[in-house]
Amino acid sequence: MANRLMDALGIKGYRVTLERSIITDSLQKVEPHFTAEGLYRFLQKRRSRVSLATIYRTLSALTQMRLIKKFDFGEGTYRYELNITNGNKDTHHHHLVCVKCGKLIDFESDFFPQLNHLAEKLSQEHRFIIIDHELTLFGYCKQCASD
Amino acid sequence: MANRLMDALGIKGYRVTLERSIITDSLQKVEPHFTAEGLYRFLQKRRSRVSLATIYRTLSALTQMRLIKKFDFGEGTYRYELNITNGNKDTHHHHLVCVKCGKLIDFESDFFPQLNHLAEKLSQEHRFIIIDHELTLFGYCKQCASD
DNA sequence: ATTCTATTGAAAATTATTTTCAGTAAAGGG
DNA sequence: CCCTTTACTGAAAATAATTTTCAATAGAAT
Repeated sequence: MANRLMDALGIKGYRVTLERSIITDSLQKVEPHFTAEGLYRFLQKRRSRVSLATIYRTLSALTQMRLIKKFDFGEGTYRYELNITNGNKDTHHHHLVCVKCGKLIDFESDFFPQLNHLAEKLSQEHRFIIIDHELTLFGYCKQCASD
Repeated sequence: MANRLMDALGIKGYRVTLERSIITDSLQKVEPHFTAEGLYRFLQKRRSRVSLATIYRTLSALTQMRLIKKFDFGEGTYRYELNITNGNKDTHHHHLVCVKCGKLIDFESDFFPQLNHLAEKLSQEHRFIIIDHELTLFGYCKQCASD
């Protein structure tokens, strides 16, 4: 029951270990915006025990390969998200963050034509090969707006 | 020779201290994407000595007031930028980051009509009051693309 | 099976940032 | 202008997420 993330690690030359399989399997099941610590607790409750060090190491490898994304929403710890297309459904999305309570909302945008155009322009102008992007909007959520 | 940032702090009820004046004055002169540590060293070389603790405290206040912006470009430390309009010139811009060497390029985009439209849509949909946004593109710079 | 070496867990280290605390200095009333 | 109040500062200690070290283990290849 190999999974796509594990396959990708294998292709990159990483060894296929039990710990990495546990971690990559769990990424589909844990909360969508998870922290290293949160994943650690999730695994403790369920399958097996994987050390935090190994979790950090695996998340780091997956991040470098761009299979997951690492975000800083100002909480003092990073949150991670899967960055793979799920079947034929593109999981690409952006974030709306409440600057007061930290509430996080995902949104999709139909923005990509413009972004692609922008990426192309910048590509030429600065000789950059653009591979990804992030858009984050900040504001006050319904709750926090009332004061 | 009060400056706008100091004025803003004063209005918010912060005391007008020598240290805060030194810091807010220097933000116009230090490198545009500065770190707390970098600002500290900048001040050591020039005017006066302000402690790192005070620098962190002041940057934190300015960030909360949205007079500066705090970015995580994956270096293990934050970078800050002024977030005020400079005369009649809007300093708003976005970032292009090399995922390999960390090279950072600012760019402006003529993107805002679409962004405003998006913001409005999300505002209604999620009852958010949107006050700011960040767009970051990731890729490989000219140097790093060759391998 | 054996060898080689990447990987793991536990503990120690790292390091940016925050907090503590005693001394200092704004701000405002008299 | 002096006095009182209390926010502010610097230095040092604390915090806490993440990384590294290191000895033991287990993939992978021959």
